[in-house]
Amino acid sequence: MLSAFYLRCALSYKIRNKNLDNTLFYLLLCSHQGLISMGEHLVIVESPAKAKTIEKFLGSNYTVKSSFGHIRDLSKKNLGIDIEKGFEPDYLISDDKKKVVSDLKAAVKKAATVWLASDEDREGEAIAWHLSDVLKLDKENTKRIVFHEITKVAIQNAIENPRQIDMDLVMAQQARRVLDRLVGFELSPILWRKVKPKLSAGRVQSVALRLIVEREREIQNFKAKSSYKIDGIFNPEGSAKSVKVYAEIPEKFNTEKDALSFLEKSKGARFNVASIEEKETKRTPAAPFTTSTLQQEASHKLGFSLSQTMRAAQNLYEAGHITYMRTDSTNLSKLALAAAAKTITELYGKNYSKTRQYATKSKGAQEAHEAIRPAYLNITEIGGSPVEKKLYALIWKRTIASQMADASIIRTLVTIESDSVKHKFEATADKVLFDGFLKVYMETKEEDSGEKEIEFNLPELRIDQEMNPISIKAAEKFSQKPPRYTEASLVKRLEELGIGRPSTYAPTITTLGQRGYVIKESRPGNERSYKEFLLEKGEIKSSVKSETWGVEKNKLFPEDIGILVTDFLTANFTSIIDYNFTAKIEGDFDKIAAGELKWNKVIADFYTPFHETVDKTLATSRPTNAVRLLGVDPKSGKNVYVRLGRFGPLAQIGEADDPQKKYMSLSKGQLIETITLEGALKLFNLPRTVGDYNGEDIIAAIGKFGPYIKYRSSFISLGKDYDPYTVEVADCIKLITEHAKKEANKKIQSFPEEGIEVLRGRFGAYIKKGKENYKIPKGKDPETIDLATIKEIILKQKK
DNA sequence: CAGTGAGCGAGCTTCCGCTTGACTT
Repeated sequence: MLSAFYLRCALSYKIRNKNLDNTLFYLLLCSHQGLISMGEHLVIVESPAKAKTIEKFLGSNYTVKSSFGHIRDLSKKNLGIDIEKGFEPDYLISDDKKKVVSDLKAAVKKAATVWLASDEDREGEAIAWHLSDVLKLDKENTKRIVFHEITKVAIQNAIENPRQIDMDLVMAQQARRVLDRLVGFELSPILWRKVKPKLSAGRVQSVALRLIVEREREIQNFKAKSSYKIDGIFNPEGSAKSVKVYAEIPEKFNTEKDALSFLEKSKGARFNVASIEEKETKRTPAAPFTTSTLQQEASHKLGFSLSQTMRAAQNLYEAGHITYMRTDSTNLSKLALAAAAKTITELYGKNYSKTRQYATKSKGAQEAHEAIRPAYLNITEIGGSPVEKKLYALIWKRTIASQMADASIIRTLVTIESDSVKHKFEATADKVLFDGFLKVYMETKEEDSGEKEIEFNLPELRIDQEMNPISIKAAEKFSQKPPRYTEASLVKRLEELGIGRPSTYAPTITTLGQRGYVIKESRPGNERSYKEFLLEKGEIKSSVKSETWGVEKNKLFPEDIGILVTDFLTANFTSIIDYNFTAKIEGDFDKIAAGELKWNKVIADFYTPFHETVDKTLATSRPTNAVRLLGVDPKSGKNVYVRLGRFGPLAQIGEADDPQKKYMSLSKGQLIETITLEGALKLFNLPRTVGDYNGEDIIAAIGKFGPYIKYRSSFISLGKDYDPYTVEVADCIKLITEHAKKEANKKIQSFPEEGIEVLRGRFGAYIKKGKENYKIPKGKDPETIDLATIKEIILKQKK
């Protein structure tokens, strides 16, 4: 009866569908004939969203479950590794995975065959092995399958080509896991003892930190060089007066003297067109998104943080709008390529379509997934939050553009010269012959590259045509300091070094922040003056102008503790935080995967010298740079130090055993390494009595939340417009009256004898008694609510 | 909301990579 049902199902499948269900038909026939025992098929994948999709492709006798990533990890007690027994790992099922495992166990009981369909990479292979170990699967009824894309054809291919678990690959993962544990759990405790508790170090995070610290030092040591840039505006002879040609001299002039002498010689000089050159250039679209390029572009184009991008991408993935968001592959499935060609042809015409595959260039890529792309390329926009909509649009454009034709651009280069001067002016104009992919998407260039994307028009010009100079300007320019890392540019650098994985880029940078190693913030720039010389109507006028430079927006700045930890690790564990450490050890992991090396031999070769250094460091070293003597305080004659205290960096006047010694916290942005004596002494000018108002003192200081003034019992933030060191009484009084007005506005009702107030807050009206806040239930009017009701509400909400 | 910087010395902190919710305000 039952077998007849199976056969009927199989036949109807065969009729309805040609491809995948051949397999199902075969499988069902097998079960009908008793070749495999009667029962369900269980497929285990890593992600529940993936499970849901796959289930749709498979018949009803397939159950698809998810392992939610790894189900086991090394025990957290001690090392979780028995070093004596050849680094034997002690694996444990973590508490949050116990339910997953028991669910899977129950599903296994009901299944005749288990298909382990975790990702086709080192971690995926290990997940498959842990599953088979924990679920006690037997070889006969267990099959390892992989697919790179979630399509019927790919799944069909996978099912037709099952294999066994690749134990060499599993051992390569085990080596990776054990190495990271050894490094992390031996280095971190050294930091607890030598620097501060709860700090951390690891193969990935410590290198990421080092990049930020070294960049900061490059910036601090950078000396801006000044040079002169010369631009000219010309009017072609015979054209209307309004026609202007903007040209520049590509070479820089190193000194003011050189620039001025050029302008002098240009006085009354005759300029003419020396050459006109046209060159056709092609531009090719960028590859489809990987995790790292998505993070970079979402940051450049949309201003999203890493976590914002990843959260939105996760939502899009779970809603079925995009493919998997943690990938290092730029590969697109055949299905996607065809869909892209169709969509592009429909939207823009056939000549805009060009099917391409991109080779993944990043170091250490494992390519278990497709590139990040829309699940359905014909869907140009989706519903959802504004962030999700924007991110989807970005992914759609990037994917579509990657399958579009090259853009063809004609660049015209005109040189303008004079017998009187040596240097030639150049004017350029870009004309787009065929926009191709540019119709949809242009990749954002590295920051501050200065390349202008404006299309300049040049008037018709001919060789030897005279060009009358309207004005020639020499402006002082300064060389640019190296840029501080943004989250996105740090990810880019880590990926280039082959350090970290798509799933860890964002969390690693979060960790650096949590440890107090780095801070992401914006800082205002500084003013600087520059000289400008303008030759106009035969006269050179000089002027001094002012510009803002060094504005930093959402950049990663190292903190003192991060600098200290980096210096400590570089001094004692050079090889671990070497930029090439990961790349080198990955080579060994590859050999383990290829069966050429034994995993615990690789670990032993690393561990023996490493552990020796750990012991030596524990016994001898002191953290470097812990205290800096800045000089002598002229007022007291005592020494001024800066150092790390219990709560952060501080300045100290007087020796440690001086009972009169004084402390002040360093301000935001000040580093122990770079603070000056003046900067440190200035800190002690606060708190400062600005003056009095109605007979009471106004005090200015810097607190937990920045600069503020205190008047009576109110604290008023000074914000960006006032400096606590220099703010004057008049400004303070203005702030105090504004503050009082705001406070009065907030008050709806007041019962002073009870200490109760009804206030207007950010989220609407609320009740305040002492320091506690209470919600006003719906339906009660805050304007008229009476004391008895309020007391009731307070009593109720206290519980 | 608006500091702190001493000393008992218990018991804890920490890694990287896979994956999602479960929490509070």
